[in-house]
Amino acid sequence: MSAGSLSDTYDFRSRCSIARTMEILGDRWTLLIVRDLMWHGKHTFQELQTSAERMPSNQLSQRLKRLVDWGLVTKEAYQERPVRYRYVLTERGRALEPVLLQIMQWGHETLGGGLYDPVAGRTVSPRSVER
Amino acid sequence: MSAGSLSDTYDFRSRCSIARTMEILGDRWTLLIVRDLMWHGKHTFQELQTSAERMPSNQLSQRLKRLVDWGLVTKEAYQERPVRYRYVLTERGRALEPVLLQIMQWGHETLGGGLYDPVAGRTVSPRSVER
DNA sequence: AATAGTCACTTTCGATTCGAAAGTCATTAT
DNA sequence: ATAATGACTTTCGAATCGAAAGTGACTATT
Repeated sequence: MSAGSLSDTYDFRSRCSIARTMEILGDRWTLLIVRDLMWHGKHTFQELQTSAERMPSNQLSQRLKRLVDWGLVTKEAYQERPVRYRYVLTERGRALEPVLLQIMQWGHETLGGGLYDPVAGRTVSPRSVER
Repeated sequence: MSAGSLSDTYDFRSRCSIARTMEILGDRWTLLIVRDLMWHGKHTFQELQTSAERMPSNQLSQRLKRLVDWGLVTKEAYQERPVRYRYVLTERGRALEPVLLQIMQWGHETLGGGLYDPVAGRTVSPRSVER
């Protein structure tokens, strides 16, 4: 575990790795931000906000702050005057890819969602179950 | 995908498998219930409620209902007079094991949580990061 | 010089959800 | 009769959510 982020000193309620992870990723939005940063080339506030699921901007703002606090994402200015920011996954954040892949697999198989291929960079088979 | 549960007709907001999965598992408690059913031999309301993280009984009640609605869990009476229930993962529910394993791995590596070995049936290395 | 536009947020505020505690109901045990 | 157990449900104040509008720092256009 690398140094310098909240998770080094944070007092978790549980010693269980899954419970701990849920304290970070256990909501509707956080993993979607990670998905967009990881696979969909979205890096600015604007890009993330206009993502498919339309998460409210105040939620996005909050989640990004937490992700930075947890050391999963860094925020860097990519230009001055006016200053604009880019969000990038850290190594810890990128280490979530296998988690994302497994969740995607399960969601595809049991809920009929799309299957994104990170190598090809596109969604392979977006089955639809609605209607 | 097998027949007969909510996810066959439910109208998801997104076609993304990850977003869809988050509509089911995207909270602090649901995956912990799945964990307990899958690995820790907890099957009754009581057992689940007295699990390590002490989830409130009304939340447990609600989540179990949802899990049944989504077809990830079945509820069966294991005795009459007085009637007592047992919750069991369906095939869909058990298919979450790889997801659980990946999340556990990540939580272990980056948050210092324990590592449970489903084959050995015990937690191998509960690192502690608190303090 | 004035107006419009863009980006990155923050604020507001009503609605929803959470969670701690206590209560309910059926039935068995003492 | 009283206590105990299991499986919930109810209550209710506190925290969180989310839709919409607002803010501040600029740049671009007329």
